[in-house]
Amino acid sequence: MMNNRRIPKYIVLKNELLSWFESGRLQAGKQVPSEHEIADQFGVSRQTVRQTFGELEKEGWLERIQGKGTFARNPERRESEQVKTIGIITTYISDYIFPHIVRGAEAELRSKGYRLLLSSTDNNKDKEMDSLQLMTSQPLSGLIIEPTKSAEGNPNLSYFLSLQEKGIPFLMINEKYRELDCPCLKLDDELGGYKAACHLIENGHTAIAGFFKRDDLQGVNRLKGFLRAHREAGIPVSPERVVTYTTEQKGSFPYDQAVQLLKQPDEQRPTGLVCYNDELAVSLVEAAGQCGLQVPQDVSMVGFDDSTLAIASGVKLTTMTHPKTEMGITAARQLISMIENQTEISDTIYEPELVERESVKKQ
Amino acid sequence: MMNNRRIPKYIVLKNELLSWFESGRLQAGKQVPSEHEIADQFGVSRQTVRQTFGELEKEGWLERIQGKGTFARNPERRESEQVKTIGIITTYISDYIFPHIVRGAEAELRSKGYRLLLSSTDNNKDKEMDSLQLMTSQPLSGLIIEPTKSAEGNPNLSYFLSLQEKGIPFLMINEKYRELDCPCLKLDDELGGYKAACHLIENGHTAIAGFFKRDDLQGVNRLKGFLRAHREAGIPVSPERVVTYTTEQKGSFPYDQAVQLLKQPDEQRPTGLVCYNDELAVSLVEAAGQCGLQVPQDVSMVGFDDSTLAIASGVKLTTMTHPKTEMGITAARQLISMIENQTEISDTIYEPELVERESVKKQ
DNA sequence: CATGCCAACTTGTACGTACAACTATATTTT
DNA sequence: AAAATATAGTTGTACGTACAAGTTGGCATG
Repeated sequence: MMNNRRIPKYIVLKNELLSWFESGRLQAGKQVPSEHEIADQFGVSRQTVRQTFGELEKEGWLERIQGKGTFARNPERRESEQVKTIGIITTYISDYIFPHIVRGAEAELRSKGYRLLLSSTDNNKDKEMDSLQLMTSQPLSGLIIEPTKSAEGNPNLSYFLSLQEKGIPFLMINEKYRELDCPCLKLDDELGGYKAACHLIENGHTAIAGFFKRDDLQGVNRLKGFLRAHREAGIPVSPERVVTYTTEQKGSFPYDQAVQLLKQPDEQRPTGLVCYNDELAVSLVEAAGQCGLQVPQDVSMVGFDDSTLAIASGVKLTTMTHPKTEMGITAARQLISMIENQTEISDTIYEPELVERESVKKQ
Repeated sequence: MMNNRRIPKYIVLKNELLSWFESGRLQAGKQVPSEHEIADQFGVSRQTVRQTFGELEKEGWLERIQGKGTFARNPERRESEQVKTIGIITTYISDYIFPHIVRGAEAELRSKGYRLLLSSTDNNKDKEMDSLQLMTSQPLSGLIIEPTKSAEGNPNLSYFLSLQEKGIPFLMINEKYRELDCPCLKLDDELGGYKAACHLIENGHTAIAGFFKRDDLQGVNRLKGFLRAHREAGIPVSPERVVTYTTEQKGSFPYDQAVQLLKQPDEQRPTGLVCYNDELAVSLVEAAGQCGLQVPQDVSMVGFDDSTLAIASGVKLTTMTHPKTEMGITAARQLISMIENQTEISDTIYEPELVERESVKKQ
């Protein structure tokens, strides 16, 4: 009774009608009882009902047609259909293969009428949080994410969970945070590392060094494959020939380590190098040069990702393929399908292939 | 009279009040006459005034405070502050220096709380139109555009004019459409072409070929500088040594032309090449190799843009600098200033510098 | 002088009436 | 059978009254 005095009748009525929507009693398209009926039913005047209906109409719950009646609508549907903006968060924008991934996604999204929001994390977890906040500060249809330092856990988990709550579909590329259950497009990195090492072994190399990044799972998995190839071939791997490094170290640490390894006497130095990616491979070709060694005559090299660097550099690199543009296109296509058809997408695993060029000495 | 019957009084009243805003009679913060006063003044009931006020309040023009009165507001201000999304349209995304420009802009925009919309035109005027349409289909704070085929006129002029009408500030990078009056950040391409040619002339070359794109103004201006250097040095330029090409031809035409020029006998073939950009320079190093010529021993080369290709390739290219990342950062900063402070920005001209590496034979 | 109270004002809620405008259906007319 | 008309229902506009709730300033009281 006190309550009825305090809360205006038209608000009470509004809440009642909103609960009808929630319970499913009112569904989009169905006719709502007329103003007179509602008024009689709730013991209020028609004007009060009109006030309630007016607000609900403004908010998109109802549609009133003069002479015909009042009809229920679903306001949420319209919003999500209007947005058509998709975000992509990658570690880097300008470097290496990422422009190609972005390009593939952009072309696909544009052709389907979606706008592309781009943001990078510079492989920094704090910036990843900033990017997520910015992206979701306004309505968003979906999100493509390349995890930042995927091997080091996920401090921004709560943000990803809130994406799921908000019903914003997202998928991951290159790697996936183990804690999250979402579709992922990735390379079979373990197989890639395996194939790269095998290629050197098949060409007679037994002293092979591997250089891998350890703060993302791609590096960890490539190393895993590298080790499996040795195990299966019965070749022991000496620990000093496995160099792992972090993003922060990539500028000089692996280069210095390579110089250390390569300036040893011939019988001790490695004759083949498996490099985490082409970027590193190009830098290690330099390192070999500094030690007076020629590629591939003195040292063989296998890169990763088949980037433009692989063919632009003086020594054309033998490398493992990466789908790049293709991956961007497929990621965009799958995300659109998740948005528009609410379909479940399963993981896509690409198989890396060896591209033979000039950086491995043929036996 | 007829009119008063047709148009509802509350609509008439609403339009009247909106005109008060337009004329400045109502300004943000000022109190509006009370409902009773308005009712008396216009000869309508208080309920009718309430209906009008209710709609104006929903639309953000009025603020009603119980017991105090009704006050005017400015709804437009709020909208523009909310958007904070900036678009970038470039010709390419994945290639060459563009990722660096985008990266600079992205970093700057993210740090200022703006979201970045990215779209590319693939150097195609139709796609430029698509991109403009998509970008402006939802509220936008500003736009950074790299013109597509700037030397070939501007069929999408009407879109750019509508940007000005909507009050969306925009600026251009690399080049500007002659028909449009907007801030532009660009390289002094004429000076760049001049400096590149001068460098070869200073090193004793007199038979210099130039390869330039002709469908964008950057290429046209670089050629202009190339010619001025020859004129000032009193060296005639034979027409067959100036090769111009379009985007569509860039795959093989300049390469084939270079081979034609370089396989001539020594006294006829050019000893120095000025290339439109590093991408082309790398490809022409190949062409020289195919003719059995070494760079720089037999042929000298100057590239343009100081891209990653310049140092990644076997022959480290002597090239002209391009601000790239810096240009992206500055473009973003200027655009934000145009949006937030309505300041006028004048053109920014960067002066290209020569970077000496290994592709020009020292005399 | 400070405090509290009241009056006069504002907007908010709620009821009522009347008629206009529109839609759909049933009925009558052609 | 088709067309025009009437009718009953819907929402839209417009007026009116009454009181509630909140704000402000002036007045009386301590």
